[in-house]
Amino acid sequence: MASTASATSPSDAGAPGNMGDVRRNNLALVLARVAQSPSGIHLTRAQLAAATGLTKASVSSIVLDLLEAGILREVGLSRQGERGRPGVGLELNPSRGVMGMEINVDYIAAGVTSLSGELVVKEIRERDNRDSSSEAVMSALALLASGVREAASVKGVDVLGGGLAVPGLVEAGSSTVTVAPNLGWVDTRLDVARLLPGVPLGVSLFNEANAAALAELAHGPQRRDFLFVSGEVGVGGGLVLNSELFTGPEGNAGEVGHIVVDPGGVTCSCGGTGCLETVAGQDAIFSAAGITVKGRSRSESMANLLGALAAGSPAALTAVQRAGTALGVAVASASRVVNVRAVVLGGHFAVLDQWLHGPLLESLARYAPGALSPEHVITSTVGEAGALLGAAGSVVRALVEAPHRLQA
Amino acid sequence: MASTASATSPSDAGAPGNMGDVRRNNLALVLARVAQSPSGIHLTRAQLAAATGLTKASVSSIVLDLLEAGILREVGLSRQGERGRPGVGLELNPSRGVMGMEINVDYIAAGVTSLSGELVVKEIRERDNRDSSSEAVMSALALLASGVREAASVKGVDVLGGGLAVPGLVEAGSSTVTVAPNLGWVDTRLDVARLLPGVPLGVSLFNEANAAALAELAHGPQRRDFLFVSGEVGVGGGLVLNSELFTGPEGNAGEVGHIVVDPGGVTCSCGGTGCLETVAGQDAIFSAAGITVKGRSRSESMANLLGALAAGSPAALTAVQRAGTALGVAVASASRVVNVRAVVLGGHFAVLDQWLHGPLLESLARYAPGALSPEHVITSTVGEAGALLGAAGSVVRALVEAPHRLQA
DNA sequence: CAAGTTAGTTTATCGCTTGAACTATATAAG
DNA sequence: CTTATATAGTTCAAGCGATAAACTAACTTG
Repeated sequence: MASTASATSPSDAGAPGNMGDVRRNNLALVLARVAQSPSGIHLTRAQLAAATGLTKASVSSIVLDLLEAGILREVGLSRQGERGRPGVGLELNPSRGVMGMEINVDYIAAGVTSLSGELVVKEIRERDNRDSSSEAVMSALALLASGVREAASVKGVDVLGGGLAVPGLVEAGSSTVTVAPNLGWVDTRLDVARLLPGVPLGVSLFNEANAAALAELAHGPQRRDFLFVSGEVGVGGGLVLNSELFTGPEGNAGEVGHIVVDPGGVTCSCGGTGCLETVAGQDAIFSAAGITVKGRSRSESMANLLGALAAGSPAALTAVQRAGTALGVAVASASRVVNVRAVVLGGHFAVLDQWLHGPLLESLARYAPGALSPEHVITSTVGEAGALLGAAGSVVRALVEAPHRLQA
Repeated sequence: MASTASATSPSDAGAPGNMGDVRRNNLALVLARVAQSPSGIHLTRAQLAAATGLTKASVSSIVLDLLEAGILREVGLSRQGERGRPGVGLELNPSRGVMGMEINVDYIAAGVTSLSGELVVKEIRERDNRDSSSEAVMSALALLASGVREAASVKGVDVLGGGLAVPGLVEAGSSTVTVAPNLGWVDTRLDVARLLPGVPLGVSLFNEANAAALAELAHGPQRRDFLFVSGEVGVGGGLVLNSELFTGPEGNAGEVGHIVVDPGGVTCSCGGTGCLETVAGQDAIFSAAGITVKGRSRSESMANLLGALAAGSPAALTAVQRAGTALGVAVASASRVVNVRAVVLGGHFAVLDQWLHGPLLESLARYAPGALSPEHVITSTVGEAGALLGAAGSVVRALVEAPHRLQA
């Protein structure tokens, strides 16, 4: 139910620790190996035994449980032309999946991925959510989710659980949005369970930037540690450490948008002064570039900005350059605090990369030389609706780490 | 051997997971309860069973192991005057201890604490370590440690292991000091094992500020999450999250000293620009206050500064005020990145607190309003040589979390 | 001194991993 | 076609650790 916690913890801390824990641990160990093997390559029981260090007997017993729970599936023989009895390949059951959902300022979206991560169905519905109550938005999303679930079912994929990403601070345990400035929500409890009635794994709630970071972790190049910086209306962030989302003691670590980059700067929507967001947020860039936002959609304004940049508008170029420099300061500071190895740029930072990249690297070299090499500053590969993929992937991951939740 | 890792992990990740793990887990669970009970109050087997959720039979068996390993000791009856058979109190064996050691710019120190944390012996030897090779310093420390170990032995305390704190970046696994600017060490491998020949738990290496943070965790007011900011020649930091030292993927998270607080500022010793250390480090404060450092010891210069402040010197007051403001900016940024609940000031920041506190709070309110309430900005209670206590405490903690390391 | 109450130990049972023996299924050689 | 060899997967006795219930120990109350 709850979204991912701060640290790795196979058996919950302070728990009595009977020998059922050993089973759960090994169940997860075996399943993790299957899940992390590249699709198309199907490990056998014997290979799993060798890889995990468990005996063949234990692996057989564990695999049996996972097959009965419907998490794994046997697929044809693994090998032929060689001596000896061929093994039976194993894979994540492709007829089971999870749903990723997203509520954003101007759209809602839902999609289903199989346990192995392939997108089966996806639907985005444009909708201005600024003027709606959370109930109205949730109703619209429930309808959309129901349709997508039906479509997945037609394709033979059963939905086990879901994840919802929203652009705001989130209290994972209680499914509450503490504050979502761009939606106008404050301390809003969302009845996430109604989005997917009856699913065994429930529905978890995620911060949008965190979910996007998780998508980058799952679908991007192999990195175990990075800071994901997402440029949307605000500037969000997700911190991935040791392949885990790091949310901090109160659940909202990685909020890069409010690092101080200019002590003499202007006041931010958060009440602070000189925050990154006041220089590198969308509104800040548009306004500095002299682009009118009023009465236009965000994508129109962004198209305008890109046009101005291509045309060589000095105001636009300066605005983006300033954003890049500020981003460099923020990343420099953040890298000192958490000592992270790489930075991934998403949202409008990815779109503006060709203008942003240079100033960002220069700034980084100036404020934290040696802390981060240039090749570790990259743009996100997961495109729009990455938050959706990340939320879904995170639910899968939680299942892989605790498969016993799905046992009879 | 290695110093504390990033996250909680009772059984190592990816481990096969036999049922010996259950034993190790429960061994640690029981021991942790004994260790965290206030001294003077001795829990019985029955109370431990109730507290941990284990059965009395299991607790008895576990306690037997811990007694045989010499980690616990039975102490007189727990209670009298009440009905029923009185239980037997249990406590950490007071005749077992660990040694904390410290190498700093102008002294070396060693001390032994019992497992329950009481300081048994402590010796500080003044020594200018700037002009010595690491071998020479280590030899001097080995001598000091040997004497202190002997003194502890005379008092009936046997040393099981040790921890060494140094003012520099540290690579825990390989006992290597990556860089210690104020000692002039670069990529220096220390033969820490020779400091305490033959001890079963070995000797671990720590960063000084990290060790001081751990001391604050163990001996300060009860807090699970805080950022410790240590003002020494440089400005160091230690990040404690969920009662664990958080060192980050490369082992040097929490380096608050190099957060950017003034993008237009001066160049730092780290090569960056406008780092906190360039405004709030000792040298920066002395120089801004117009206090000469050349040819004087650091404590003399600090005494001078305190005199100037008491006398109302405008230069001194302004210098400290500027440091406080910069500290506020850094803490504001750091609190966004890791979302920490409290800040503890140590080193010269604790000494200068009465002049520093106001400007720091003002600055914090300006740059990150609401992120940290004023009562959560406190000064460290552990005085000088806190790093020593922290290093020792951390070794004890590692033992409590994995007592099986001491079993036959 | 018997009854009541709490502490700690003993004993049978259960669950899970292990290692060895065993069965199953393929290729290679004669 | 039969036999040897190699590898995959299952079966089974053994061991270990937790559990629950029965039992012994030690103290207070009446």
